[in-house]
Amino acid sequence: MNKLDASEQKKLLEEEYPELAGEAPKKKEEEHRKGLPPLPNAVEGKVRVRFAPNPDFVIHMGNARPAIINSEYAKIYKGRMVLRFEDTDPRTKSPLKEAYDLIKQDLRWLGVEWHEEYIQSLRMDIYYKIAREMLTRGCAYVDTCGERGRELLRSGEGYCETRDASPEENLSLFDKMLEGHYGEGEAVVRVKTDPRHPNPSIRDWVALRIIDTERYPHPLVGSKYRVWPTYNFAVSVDDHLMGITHVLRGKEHALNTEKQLYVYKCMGWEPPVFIHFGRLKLEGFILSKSKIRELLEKQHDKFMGYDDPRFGTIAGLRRRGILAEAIRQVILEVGVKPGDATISWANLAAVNRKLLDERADRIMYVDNPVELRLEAPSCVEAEIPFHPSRPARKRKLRVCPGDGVLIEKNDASSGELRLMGLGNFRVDTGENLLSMVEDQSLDYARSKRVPIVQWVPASDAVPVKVLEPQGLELIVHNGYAEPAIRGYSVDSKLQFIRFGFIRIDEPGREPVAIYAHK
RNA sequence: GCCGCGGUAGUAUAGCCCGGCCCAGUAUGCGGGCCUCUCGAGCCCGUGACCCGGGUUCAAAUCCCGGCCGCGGCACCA
Repeated sequence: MNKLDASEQKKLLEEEYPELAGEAPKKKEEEHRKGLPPLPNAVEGKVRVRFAPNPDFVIHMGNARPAIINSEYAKIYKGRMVLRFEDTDPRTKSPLKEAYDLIKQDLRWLGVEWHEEYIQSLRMDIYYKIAREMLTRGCAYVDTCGERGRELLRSGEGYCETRDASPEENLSLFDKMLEGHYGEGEAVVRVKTDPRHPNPSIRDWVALRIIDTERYPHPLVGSKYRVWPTYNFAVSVDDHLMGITHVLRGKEHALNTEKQLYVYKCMGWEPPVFIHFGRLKLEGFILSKSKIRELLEKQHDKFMGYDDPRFGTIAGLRRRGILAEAIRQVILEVGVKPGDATISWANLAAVNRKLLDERADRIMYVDNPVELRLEAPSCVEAEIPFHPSRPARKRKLRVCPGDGVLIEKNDASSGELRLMGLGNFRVDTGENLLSMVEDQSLDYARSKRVPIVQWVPASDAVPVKVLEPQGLELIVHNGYAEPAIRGYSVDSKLQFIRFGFIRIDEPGREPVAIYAHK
């Protein structure tokens, strides 16, 4: 079978399997498969989902999963998507002022659309109000026992006495909290759960605590507030108030769901549908925010910033030349499974390559150059299209007798080769000469299986620095490209023929490119 | 340690709820061929998996039990 040529193969296929060879195969079925599974309890037009990042850093591939999945479901069900910044810890997870905008940029770039936007640190009065309501209803209390209250619950031996005090007393304790009578750790609002719950973290979990914002000012609201809601409290309140119908988040939140249900129960709210999916890794990339921050701090000169192409941040992948569409595609393929998934770089690159292939112009770049002198009776000219499927757009390259031509050192073994678009030549490595072969035709090269290689006229070769991420290292290539390279602006994606796809990181006289993949 | 959730080819995913149409589909990777002025793309062929052990059943990737492995959680972090 393999020995047959394409038309023979096709013919055979048509004879043997007529139903497979048809022009319109089962495309529809496959597209159906790529979609996300239906959401339980979802009504078209009524679905409300959310993406709720902590603005303490830019988002990465792991965060892209909930962002893309949620927005995709909003699209499927013609629902609404809420973007909510969860920035209620100015102390240990201090928000980064720039991150709010950077995250929005990344989301827009990813094609994530949202219809409403909230910032938790700007909604403090709402949390206070609900806290009061819960205190009034007697399903929360102000623990003023400090370390002792915490210890009592941890050991399961009891709880702070205020748990049994009246709502009125607790309400006034809460006022004292707000008024600044207590320091950090001296008073917290706890949600009454079960003081002997098998999981100690669920026992009367903390809904609001005091943070000394004189010492740890919040980047948005400074020292205006001292009493801050915890994640679980703020999330429950917001998910309800924002009318969220489906919560899709990582499985690290499974236990939080259990905690949050106590708020719903106390307030008589109907809880949304919760769906937890596994963690996402990107093979060979660091995703951890804290690790990236650490690297940026400790090895400042080694990395280019949060968007370094060696990082798995969205910005880093973008800078690497990965298209948003490719990221969407692999994430949608992973879907909402509870299990963890490791996206292989080969897979992401393959998807990206396919998308890039139709748009990226082909440019000749010689990575490891050796200069040969052209021996020819007269000048020769090549006309090469920028893209094989758009032959009309092309540039001319001309070399004359005595001119230097750069080719890959590896290609410069003695023998014949074809300089792409130019003609067939014989290499003399001793004299560093390129002499013309009598037959200049492409057919000659084909029939003799002469390698077809890229080349650059030495006289106007443009030095190009190509940075190739490899793990945490960056390999620097110093090669030369044809002059057409100067015509591309930042962010252009090109294919360097026989080298790989690259993205222009810095245009100019001596451009800098970043290697994406083969 | 305790609690929860998972385990389909190298990777990812379909099938598992409602057992048979699954000697397990798809994508990518890998090997080969055809085609193409690229080592890219396209087309074709091939390669390769139901964690292990029991049980239920005429029939199990699918249901039950046990084990092993992996991940997550056990904060006044989100």
